[in-house]
Amino acid sequence: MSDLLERLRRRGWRMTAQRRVIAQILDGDHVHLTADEVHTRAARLLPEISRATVYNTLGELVVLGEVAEVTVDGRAKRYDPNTRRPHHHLVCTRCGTIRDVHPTGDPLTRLPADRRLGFTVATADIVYRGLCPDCGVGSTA
Amino acid sequence: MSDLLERLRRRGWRMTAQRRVIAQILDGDHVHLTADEVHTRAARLLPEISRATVYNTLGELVVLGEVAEVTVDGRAKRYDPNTRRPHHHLVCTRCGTIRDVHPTGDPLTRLPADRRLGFTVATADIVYRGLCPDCGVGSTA
DNA sequence: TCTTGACTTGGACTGTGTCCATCGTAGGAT
DNA sequence: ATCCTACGATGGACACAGTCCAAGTCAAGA
Ligand SMILES: [Mn+2]
Ligand SMILES: [Mn+2]
Ligand SMILES: [Zn+2]
Ligand SMILES: [Zn+2]
Repeated sequence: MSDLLERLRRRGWRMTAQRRVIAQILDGDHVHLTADEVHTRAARLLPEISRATVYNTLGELVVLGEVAEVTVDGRAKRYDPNTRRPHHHLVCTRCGTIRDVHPTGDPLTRLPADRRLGFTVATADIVYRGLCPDCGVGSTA
Repeated sequence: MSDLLERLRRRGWRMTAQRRVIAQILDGDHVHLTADEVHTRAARLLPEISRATVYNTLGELVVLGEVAEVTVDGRAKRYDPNTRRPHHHLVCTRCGTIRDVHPTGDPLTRLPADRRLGFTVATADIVYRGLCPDCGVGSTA
């Protein structure tokens, strides 16, 4: 069972069937589902769960820092349960696969103070785009 | 007059009043307007211009490589006429200001081959988030 | 000036996300 | 075990961003 549920219980969350199902779906690495994808999967386990509940729960998990919102295109936001260590993303421009990636060093050192235009920079979101192994050179699929 | 229009004419584009005003609006540095913002400004010069034409024209400019789409949040895409040199973006988390920024070196060197999970990486989109000079420490506004 | 196909237009339509009044229930109190 | 009630769930209306289409308009070459 996911320790996400354990952390949530400790935070005083009321445990409902809906929240259990959503937490169960948001478990594992390289998970970057849209709200509708979460809803579809949740509905297989709990047919009458509503879209509003999925949006509410995801929003609360984001506020608690238990999941991160990831925007890799102008489409639907994706929800990422891997918040233990911050990371960046590799996106396949052909099939859309998204994978977690850990660049070397602190991404902020790339941006020296004299190029920051007076900003106080806190974070860097990086999306690397290219072709995944399945879609890369030589693929005829 | 913008040299964007000159490049477009050379590419055989039919010059219409709508395209002229859109090209005129998409001129300068640190310009990152949404489609609706472009439409609002265009309508001040050409009251009957339609939203569909703004979307059509922006889409064509993107295909031609004359403007870049920038996604800094889950909201509307932004259109960036600064495609001469690739660059990244500083976003103020308080007021939303977006500015162009040029980190040192090639952003892809941060991601060594053994961390690329077999991807063939082509580009890196980077969004630095923080507070702009107006919103930074000590601002009471 | 005429012709024609590329461009523009308004509106219908889709996808994504928010809001709200009402209903249901988890979990503490008894 | 049962009751209470505040918190959570629900469905539907709504808002925003973007796409699509049939019909009308016009830029530019003949
Ligand atoms: Mn991730
Ligand atoms: Mn820019
Ligand atoms: Zn792929
Ligand atoms: Zn600011």
